[in-house]
Amino acid sequence: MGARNSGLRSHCPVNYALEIVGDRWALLIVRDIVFRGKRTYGEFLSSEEGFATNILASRLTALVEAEILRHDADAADGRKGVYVLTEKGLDLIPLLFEMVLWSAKYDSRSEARRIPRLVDLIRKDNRKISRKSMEKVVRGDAIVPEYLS
Amino acid sequence: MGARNSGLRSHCPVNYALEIVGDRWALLIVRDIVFRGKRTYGEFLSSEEGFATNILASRLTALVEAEILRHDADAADGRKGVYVLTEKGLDLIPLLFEMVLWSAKYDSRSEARRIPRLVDLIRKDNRKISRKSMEKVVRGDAIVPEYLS
DNA sequence: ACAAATTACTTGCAAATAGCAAGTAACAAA
DNA sequence: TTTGTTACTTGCTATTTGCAAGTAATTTGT
Repeated sequence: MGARNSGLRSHCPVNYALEIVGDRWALLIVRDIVFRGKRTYGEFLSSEEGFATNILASRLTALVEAEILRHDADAADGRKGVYVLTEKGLDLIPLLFEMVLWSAKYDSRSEARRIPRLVDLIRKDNRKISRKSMEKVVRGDAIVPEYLS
Repeated sequence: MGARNSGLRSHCPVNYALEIVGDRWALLIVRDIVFRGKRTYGEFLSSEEGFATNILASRLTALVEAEILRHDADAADGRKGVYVLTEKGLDLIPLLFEMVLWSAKYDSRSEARRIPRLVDLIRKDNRKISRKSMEKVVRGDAIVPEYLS
């Protein structure tokens, strides 16, 4: 697969993941795409955690360099660019789902409680619901709304 | 469960996990305990990624405050303290395992290739092998050696 | 056609964090 | 009772974070 694999502290698999997505922001961008169907710089900026503009920009380019995102032009509007998950990015979905499970258990105010059916599906078979979710995301859909009922 | 749940940017489950373990070091400590059976400050210090002493100390106290670790005294040696995973910490194992899967796929030099049987077991049923691993870790054993054959 | 918005950034600077090197305090071993 | 070991802390510098402001390339409204 792809590009430069060096400058790493080690090739321990846990460390590899940490070096690429181990900070407070990177996976929030992936979450915004997966759970909420966001795709543009402006949409990410509006997230409730409050990205600073420079940090959002630097994380987006880092994720593109890491081949987790692709940056396409918007055909209809020359100002906008669209950030899309690559396969490597989509493959982070099972990881996000495990984070949801863990937080649902330990954060007493977790918003995971608003999507109990999804949480249950993850618990029963993360792999299966992840595959289904990847298909939705590829179509550009958000996965949360379906489970908010 | 437990303590203070505020000062968070949000109660999004992805964000909650990121605020607690979303940096380059915290999960390396958990990894050292789970995969390699480490438990003391000195053992963590010897990790190949190279903790700075102050950073290791600050992360250890943060993990204790987050109730992921417990810090017990060593009965046999008054200088040493032993860091042990709580239930909340043990419940990070499925997350670590998903990281292993992802890195195994995308890091061409991943050391995950040295434990293909474990990687396969995670792929087939993360929940099941996680439960089994938690039991081993509770006994104080490392989980990797068994799969190095 | 032209002025006003909108979008996606960049730049400058202060504050916080990371990380190296050098201590130090409490115990244990010889 | 000196010497070594363990688990830290402290001081200092370098990097990163994050706010506020600016800007360039469109697009929209009139």
